[in-house]
Amino acid sequence: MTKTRRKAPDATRKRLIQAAFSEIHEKGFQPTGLDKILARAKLTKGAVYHHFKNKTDLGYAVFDEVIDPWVRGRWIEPIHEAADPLKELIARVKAVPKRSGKELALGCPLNNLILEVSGLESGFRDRMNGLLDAWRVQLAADLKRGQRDGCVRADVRPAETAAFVVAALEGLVGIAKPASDVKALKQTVNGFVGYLQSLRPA
Amino acid sequence: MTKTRRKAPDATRKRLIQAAFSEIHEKGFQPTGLDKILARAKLTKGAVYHHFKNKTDLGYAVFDEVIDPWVRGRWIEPIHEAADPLKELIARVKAVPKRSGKELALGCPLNNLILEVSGLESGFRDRMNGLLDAWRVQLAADLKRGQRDGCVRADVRPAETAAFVVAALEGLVGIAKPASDVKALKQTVNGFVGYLQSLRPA
DNA sequence: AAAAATACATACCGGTCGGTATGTGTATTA
DNA sequence: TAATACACATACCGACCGGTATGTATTTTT
Repeated sequence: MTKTRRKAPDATRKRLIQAAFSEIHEKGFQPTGLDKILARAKLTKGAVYHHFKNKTDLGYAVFDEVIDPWVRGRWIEPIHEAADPLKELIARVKAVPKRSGKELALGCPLNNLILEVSGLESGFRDRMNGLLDAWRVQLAADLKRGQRDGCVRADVRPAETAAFVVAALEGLVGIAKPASDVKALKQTVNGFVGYLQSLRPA
Repeated sequence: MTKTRRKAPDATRKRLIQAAFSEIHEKGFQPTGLDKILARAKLTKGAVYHHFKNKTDLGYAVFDEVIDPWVRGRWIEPIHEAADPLKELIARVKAVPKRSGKELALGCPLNNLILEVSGLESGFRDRMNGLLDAWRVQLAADLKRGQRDGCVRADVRPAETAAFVVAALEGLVGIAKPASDVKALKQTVNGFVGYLQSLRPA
């Protein structure tokens, strides 16, 4: 039987990635020490350097296997699967201020990473650009579909609008990070929703 | 004569702050070591700990004396002083993709700092919230003024719109950081400009 | 001019960092 | 079942970090 399991290498690898994600989400990639990740995962350095080349390689895995699906599952796929993409988008934007204070303070892991490590090397940059591009492309396609279905104004430019919406969304969750009171956040969301509703046909 | 100068404490202090700003702007607050700042300023640790309590205190000075005026001078005051605030805002948004690649990659120092250290302690958070609030208040007032002058639609809600614009702007410069090609950035800007122009009276 | 305060420079410390070398138990292969 | 490859744990390293203690030249005060 070649199917018997080893110690559990896959599970260990996922434990590492998940622990790294949590730490990175809280403190950022660079300030997060391997020791903190290992303490959370209850493993030692041997595990890290068996499964990954180095800390950066672990960071790549965190992006590919957690952050990327995280963003897609929250912001790309639900809008794509919705009959009315604009309605789904508005609903999700409205839901942002309802998050817990801790969740708001943590922010979007993609946005955090962009602002932190985009200046370092190309490994992260390429990944982030790829995800952002996929996001824009998908949203543009969904807006176009909305136009065909009559729930998005015909004179809306899908690509430009999609790109702007993505940027505004990252700006929104970024602004939310330091906001101690939700008032400013709610105002921002209202402004955002107002814009999105202006994309509706008259 | 009590006016004769000492070694030049004020100039030294400014050298420190300016060097710290440059390093922080490039690599962020936490990853920036005091040694790098001191090498750039051609000073030693004695200078830092004479003028500042610690690294965080130096960071506060960087925010108060460089970043805060930087944002106000670039995005708050020019719009406030313009006869047509919306026109000035649009012009400045359009100018973003014309920046140098290096400048784009560095991003907005305020936005960088928000995403990095808003989760740490209240010192930075309070400063950033204060600046963001001042920004929103001023822009809202300028939009209101635009409404009185007839260059902004009457049904625009100034406070909400201002808050959204601020967030979208931070999102824009954030998105620009990893962008290797300017195409996506230009699309984002076009979408942004389209939104701003929709605030014009019909 | 002597004394005191200021404005730094130099040397050093404990702690933490990413990374490596090596040891060892476990699972797979032969 | 013996040999081998795998999946970690342990111990350790040099580099760097923020911070401190102290020395000293320069101003300012008296």
